[in-house]
Amino acid sequence: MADVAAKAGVSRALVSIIFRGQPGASQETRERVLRVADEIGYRPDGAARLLARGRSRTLGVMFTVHQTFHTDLIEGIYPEAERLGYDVLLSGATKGRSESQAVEALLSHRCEAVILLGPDSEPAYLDELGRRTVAVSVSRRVPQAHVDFVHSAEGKGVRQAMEHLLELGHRRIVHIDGGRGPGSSERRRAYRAAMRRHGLESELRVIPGDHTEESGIEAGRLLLAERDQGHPLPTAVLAGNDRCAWGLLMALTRAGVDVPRDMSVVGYDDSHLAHLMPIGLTTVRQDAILMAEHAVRFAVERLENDALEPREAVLDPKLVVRGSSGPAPEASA
Amino acid sequence: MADVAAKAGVSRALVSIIFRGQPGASQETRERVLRVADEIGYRPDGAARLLARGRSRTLGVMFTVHQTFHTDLIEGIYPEAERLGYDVLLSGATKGRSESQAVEALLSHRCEAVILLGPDSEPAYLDELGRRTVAVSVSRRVPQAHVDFVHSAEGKGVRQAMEHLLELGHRRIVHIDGGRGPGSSERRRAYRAAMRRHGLESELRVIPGDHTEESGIEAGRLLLAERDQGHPLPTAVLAGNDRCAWGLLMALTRAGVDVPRDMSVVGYDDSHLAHLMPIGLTTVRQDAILMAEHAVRFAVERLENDALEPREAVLDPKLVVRGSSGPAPEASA
DNA sequence: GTACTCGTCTAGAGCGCTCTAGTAGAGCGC
DNA sequence: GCGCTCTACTAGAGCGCTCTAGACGAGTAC
Repeated sequence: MADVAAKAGVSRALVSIIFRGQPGASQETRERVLRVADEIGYRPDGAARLLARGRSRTLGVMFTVHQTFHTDLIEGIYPEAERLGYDVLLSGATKGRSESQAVEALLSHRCEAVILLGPDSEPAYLDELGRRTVAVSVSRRVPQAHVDFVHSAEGKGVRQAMEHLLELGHRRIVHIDGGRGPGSSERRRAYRAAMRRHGLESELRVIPGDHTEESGIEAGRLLLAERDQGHPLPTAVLAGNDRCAWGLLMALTRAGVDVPRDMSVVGYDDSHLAHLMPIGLTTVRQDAILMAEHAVRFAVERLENDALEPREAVLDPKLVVRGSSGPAPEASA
Repeated sequence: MADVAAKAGVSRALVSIIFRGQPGASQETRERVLRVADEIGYRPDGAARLLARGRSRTLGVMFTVHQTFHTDLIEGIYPEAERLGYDVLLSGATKGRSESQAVEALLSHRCEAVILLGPDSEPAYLDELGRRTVAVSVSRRVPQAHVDFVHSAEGKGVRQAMEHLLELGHRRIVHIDGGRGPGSSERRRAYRAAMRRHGLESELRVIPGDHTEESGIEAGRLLLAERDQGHPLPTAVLAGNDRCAWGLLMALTRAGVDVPRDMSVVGYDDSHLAHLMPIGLTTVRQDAILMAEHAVRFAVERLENDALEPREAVLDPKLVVRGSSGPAPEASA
């Protein structure tokens, strides 16, 4: 920078002004400085800039590498952050890399806030994190923690899905739950409530699972094994999320069970996966773009006004009916 | 830091030494300083450290958000980088965010090197990037550019796949190519060569595609439409990658075509997707972990010895036979 | 005793920027 | 000619660390 200033015959301060695109330099000087900088191959140093500025204007995003819905969310985070003048840094949690490691990496790179996509850490850790910095949790409710929270109204979503199945004449509706996955407990609760409300308490059944394809495959195997022992298949399954629904669909297709003729399957998320199934997946749409935008805005607003208390945004999910759901076999028989 | 030093009754320099875990402080003082720091809630500032140190020991990774093979690679990058004492920062390219934007973000956060997963930028840009900093390209060969290159021997992989299909009696083998996708031209060439070598020039056919599920679905539709007009289906398809194979499988299943009875499908990558198909996908395995490790090592080695010229690593791919390939219909008929 | 070394610790420069306060000079009204 | 404002620019402190050079005392060798 000093070299540029010297060669262009101006002060370092002016070079700084020009590189920040601030007013206070004549057009003429501006061009000259930029030209000289280009010749020398000068590019401003981020770390020094950060240090001097005191602010990084960078948001960190923690996500789980293989979670497809997260990549949908990330697609929404970038443009909104850019619009608000923030940079985005990603840090993935993987099998060998815990969420807290991923978060610490972001923090040590001076992210001013962290957006956590479906975090699975201890509430105590999240609370501490939320007090140390600005944190936003997407999908995962953390009751007592000092973090913003963006999610969709899981209950409403499940209710719509259940109404849909019930209208199609389904009674034996099983739920594969999402285990400790974000939103799972709410979905599970809503499923139970819906079954009870319709007097189907005796049919109520929750198969433990999680938010992966494997758990869908697993549940499929279980159901098929039961069928082979003479128990009837459920006529419909409400899966914990799209990936789980997908795994289930795979297992069923493999075994020659026709969806939706023999069984209806409903997912949750409407991730881009949902379009890519042999039959389109009927699923509850969470608007990833909208959720991402809310998360970014929460973070930025709280960054810009630290008196703000953490808030909660609840978005309305919407059932999307595609090919994987149809009339119940008994009803049509 | 000054506060910690004052409260612990030592100099700032000593606090620095202790926080870097360097020798030169007594056990006693060390404990006292750490305790005080903890009380105050002090954590070292990354930007300042970076600035003073001159090195960030951080690797940047540019990837494409929805590319599943990339997430497999990322899983391998983290542990290897950690082993070598480097941090990792991720930056995704999406529809609205170009590769160069993603890379610039990494650079401005002081990454010392960038690892590009299947980059699709202009060779000229990559070359310039490779001269400006240490760059490693994974999967995408960039002939003249000053970058390291890690890939698997596409030719060998395709050859294995073709031998496998030919042994099963297939003759009408179509290739859906990966368009401009990384490795595509090599795979296409190897497919053509294999067909010619076996005197199947007349059956040679390449359907243009890319590395997404959509292109597989698209190709499937095309083939099915042709069948409906009286043209026979190919007996086997070699897809550009797993995602494409998956899309094709979806389209076929939907239309009632039985894989592998009516048609065999072979993918490429052996991403974690491959296990999750109704029938396991026969595919060419690229060892993501190994590729990731090579990429990280290339970057680090060149960072630590800048006299090093860019190198190339070629890994051997390996055909994995699963359920999506079987004897050719004609052969069994 | 002197001359070493060794372990522990400190002073202070410097990393490459930003930002506040301020200067110099031009233009303008009266 | 005076004071005023406005534009274009500069000096220099400071961001929070690291790192070099060196101080200080205790131990060891002769």
